[in-house]
Order: sequence, then C-alpha cells, then structure tokens
Amino acid sequence: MSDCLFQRYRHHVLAAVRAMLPEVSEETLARVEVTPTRDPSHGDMATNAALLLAKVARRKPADIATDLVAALEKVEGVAGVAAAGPGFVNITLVPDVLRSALPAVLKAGENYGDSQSGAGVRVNVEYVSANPTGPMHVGHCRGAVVGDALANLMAKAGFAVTKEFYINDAGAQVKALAWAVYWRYLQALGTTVTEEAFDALTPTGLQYRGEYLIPVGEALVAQYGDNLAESGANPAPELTWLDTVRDFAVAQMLLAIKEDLAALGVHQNVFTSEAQVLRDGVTDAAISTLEKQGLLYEGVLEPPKGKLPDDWEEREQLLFRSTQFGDDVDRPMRKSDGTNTYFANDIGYHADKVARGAQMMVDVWGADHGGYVKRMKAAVRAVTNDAVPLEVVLCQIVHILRDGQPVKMSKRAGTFVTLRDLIDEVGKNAVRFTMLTRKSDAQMEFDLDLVVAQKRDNPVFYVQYAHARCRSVLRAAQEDGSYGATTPDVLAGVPMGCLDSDAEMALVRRMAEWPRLVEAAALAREPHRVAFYLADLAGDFHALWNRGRDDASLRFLQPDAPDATRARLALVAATATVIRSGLAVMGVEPVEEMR
RNA sequence: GGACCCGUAGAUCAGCUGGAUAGAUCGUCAGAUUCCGAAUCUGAAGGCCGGAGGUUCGAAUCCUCUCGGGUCCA
Repeated sequence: MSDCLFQRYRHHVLAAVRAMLPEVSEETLARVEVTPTRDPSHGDMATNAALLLAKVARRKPADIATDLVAALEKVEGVAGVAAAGPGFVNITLVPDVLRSALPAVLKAGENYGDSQSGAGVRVNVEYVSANPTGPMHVGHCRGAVVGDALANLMAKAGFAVTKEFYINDAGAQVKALAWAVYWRYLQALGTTVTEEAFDALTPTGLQYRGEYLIPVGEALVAQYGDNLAESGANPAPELTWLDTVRDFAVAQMLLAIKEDLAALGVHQNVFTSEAQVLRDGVTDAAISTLEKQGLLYEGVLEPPKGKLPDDWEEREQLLFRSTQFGDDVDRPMRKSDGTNTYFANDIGYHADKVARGAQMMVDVWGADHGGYVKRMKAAVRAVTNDAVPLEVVLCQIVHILRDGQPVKMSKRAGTFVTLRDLIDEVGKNAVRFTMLTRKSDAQMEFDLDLVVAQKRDNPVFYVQYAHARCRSVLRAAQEDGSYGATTPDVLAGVPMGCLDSDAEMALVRRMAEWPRLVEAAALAREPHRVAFYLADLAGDFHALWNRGRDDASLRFLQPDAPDATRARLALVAATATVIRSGLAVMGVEPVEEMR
C-alpha cells in the first residue's frame, strides 16, 4: 500500500468512475489524474476524470463531474467535493488526513517517498564514461551528477538500479595515451631523444602532452626499470611494450578518474571495459545477430551535403541499416583500416548490458553526442528485438562564470580546467546541487560566486539553511528538556490537531506531495525536479519561521503550550526528514548548522 | 545541406508528459524593521509563453512551417 495521499484518493476516484461507467477502458482510466491544486481555494486535490470521460460517456463534463461529486462525498476522509471550472472535481480533505502525512514521514525517515512504481525493473544507468586518457574536467561534471542523481531517483522509485561506467579502452585514443606515457617513461629514464623527434616517431603524433602523465611515466620506471626501453633510454619497438604500457596507463587513469568521482560523491557499481567486451566475443556476437537479421551490408555512403570534408573519398564499407529504425542515413560499422567503429563496439557493449540482465537502459551523454542517439537506439532495438529499451538523457553545456564573466579554461592563465579544481573551490555539495538546478537539456551557467553565496537566490544555501534551522529548533527543544523526547518515534505519536494555520498546512501539503514527485520525476527521468521541490519546501518552511518574527506566539517552542510545541516539533522534524530524503537523492549532505 | 537541444516578466529560470486566473528568485517601486528567530520581512507593478497556422472540450506543453541562439554530422 502506497503511502501517497494522491495515489490513495486516485483509487477512490477510479472506483467511483468504474461504478458509474463500467464500460470505460483501462486505457482511459490510466489517464485519470489526482493532482495537487495550485490554488488552495480549490481544495487539496483535483481530478480531471470528468473531462476525460466526457467523450466516452457522451455526456457533458459538468454532468459527469456532478455525479462524481456525489460519489466522492461518501469517501472516508473527504471533507468536501465540488465541481469547478470546465469539469474539474476538487476534493477537500479532512485536515487530519493531511496531517497524517507527518507521522508517515517520521516513521519512514529518509525512506519517505520510496515508491514501488518501478516494480523492481532492472535498469542500467550509465554515466560519466570519460575516456581514460586524463583527469576529469568540468565538462564531465554535469553528466556525472545528473546520472548519479537519476540513478538514485529511480532506485527510490522502485527500480533495481545498476550504476555503470563504460571504459573506452579499445580505441585509437588509448593507443595514443600509451605512446604519450611511453614518452614520459623514456624521460624518466633520462632519454636524449627530443620531444620533436619522439613526436615524429609516434604513429599519430604525440598527443596528451599534459604534465599529469609525468608521474605515470615515473611509476612505470618504478615497476619495470628500463626493461621497456632500448639501452640508453631509447625507444624500443612498439610490439615489445605497447600492451604493457597501455594497460598500465589505462589502469592509472582509471584510478585517477575514480578518485575524482569519489570527491564528487559518485560511486558506480560496475565498470565495464570496451576491450574486455571485445575479448569476450560479445561484440562479434552482436554484430552477427545484426548480420542474421539482414541489417548489415557492404555499401557506399553519400558524402554529406553542404561542406564536404577535405579528405572525403568514396569507399565501400560495412553499414548498418539504421534507416529502417528512423535514422537519417545508414551507419558505418567498420573503419577504413578494417577495425570496428566506436558505434560497432557500443552495440556490443549494450548487448553486454542486456546479457548481464538489464531490462531497461538509460545512458547519460553530453550534448556533443546528440547526433549519436538515433543510431544507438536503432541498434539497440535491432539487437534486443525491441525487448530492452534504451533511453538517452543529454546534458547540455555548462558555462562557468566568475563575477558574471565567462571563465576561460586555460592552464596557462591559471584558471582551472579539472573537475577537482571545481570541487576544491566551491565544495562537492554546491557543485552537485547546482548542477541539478536546470533541466539537463537546457544550457546552464554555473556562477562560482553565486553557488557559495549565503543569499536567498542561492538555492543550495536556501535549502541547507532550512534544514539547519529545523535542526536548530530540535536541538533547542532537546536541551530545554521540558517538551519530552524529540525522537521521530515519539513525535509521530503526538496529537497534531493544533497545526491549523495556513502556513503550517501549506508545509504539510508540500510534504504530502513528495512521494508523488518522486514517481513523476523518476518517470520523466528528471532529477532536477527534486532540487526545485526542495527549494519550494524550504520556502514554505522559511515562511512559517518568519511568522514567528512578527508574532512570538507563532514560534515553534512555546513554554506555556507544551502540547502545541510537540506538534510543531513533529512538523519541524518531518520537514528536516523530507529535506534529507531529497538531498539524499541529489547526493548532497545536509548540514546541521550554518557557520 | 541535414539532425538534435533551447527560446516563457527587465535578468536568470520553473511550469508536475494537454488542464482552471502561466509561477519563483533577482532587479524595480511602496511600506515594515537597531531587531538578534534579521546571514531581513510584507505588498505591488511587470507577460503576444519568439512568430504563423493546425489538432480538440482545452495548447507554453502535441503536429507543420518559420525566425533567432547553441551543439553536432564517415
């Protein structure tokens, strides 16, 4: 049984509708909503049932609404029902029913809002998946936070979530990494070869010249001495060292990435290697699955219209018929050198996720991969026979601002480029919260000054401040001692009848919405809704707090009225609990006091 | 040339998968408050939801076209 008030009364509405119109399809019933009202004068919740049923029943919405009113008036806990507007039915609840949200919160603790709507479906959420060629930079940050929060959110909504990181360790870029590390290795050995000479020697030219590889080269010396080089610290043939150096380098980079993720509070359960998936034959198996379905062919792509790449040459290659699944053109599976494209290996990787039990996949990508979505969905549909859906959440670019001016990412200028620098400057919590204050498909400005400002317009501060105020009240009550114990169990049993002011009831209503919000946000794959909900909740709480400024009798602790105080303490404790519940989804730690 | 994302108050953004009079913060204006529950508060003004068609009981939301901005395209 769900503890969600809106679900509970939706069932009553559905029962009333079924009794009235037995012939209504389940499909129509599924669209019946019971939602919070925006305007308190409309009661506590409203349903659109009459509007939806008008066509099926061939009656006016207002007439159906009238009948529904009569049926719903008899439901337990309903104080009043009224038809309104074009055919809405507004329901006003007995205040005690609303207040029952408080003991529900206090008993459930941070688990309040947990839902079964995900029905235990095994969903694989993949995010970050940065190339293991260097430390994480700020560009990775949004995807990391959004992915992590989305995974938490879906878990709270009742999905069985796997948090996954995909290691792109089979492509040309890790080979280039190996060469770059080998160069640092030779340097550590004191080579006389110049950087220019080594650059010329490297197949694709020396990339990844960043200083972060110097310690990796040194570590290589510590482990292998000069065994990977010719005498005199000269380069040895690629064959003799490439695999060793590449594996070593990738492992080191991955370690660094995991440290960065840990600093951000991101801890994925599964790290899957592209190279391993290849070695296991999963990729080949996936490709032959497509082959058997007749979805692969040798063909020639037309050159892109508009600007033509300089090195364009017409050539025959293995193509996937993604156009059959709504893509714009068929997509190549093999490069000119005969190796797999990233796309081909990604197909294998997604097949691997399915083989490991995923019933649903969500990938969180940067906006620069937007052009990749259609083909990947097409391939997943083909390779899984449409059984395992893939959804892609795209995260748009983040612009970092300081004093309202864009921060140029430049090592030379001393401005930061790495994720770690960002975390060091403003803190993990501010980074995470702020990254969730926009829907992910909108571009975002990240203002370094604002996110640490202790001002009303900084939602991080505003929400944390509300929590700190709650905790402060509870501490004071505890120290005073005359209000009895302030543990959740005790407060859950307190009579709440005296909570009846507008501000108090607004807060109660807001908390009653939390389970519903979790479900809706999870369904929409939109973790940012949690941040906005918490800002609203904090707003309700601050408003209540402010009443006590003008009128001391509205303060939470009333020595002359211990019963009322206990009820208010229950309200405060519940508020803190719901804030923590939301922050937990976002991966933000609540603070006990502001300093 | 094409694909994807965005366009909502002066600014920054929400808008709960199509619902009632489109919301919040900042800024502006008008009040309150030498308080310590003030790291302010109350209230007001402010809108062609980029534009034009369409779908239906009903559109910021869905469809088509179009204009801006951003990403990307073996």
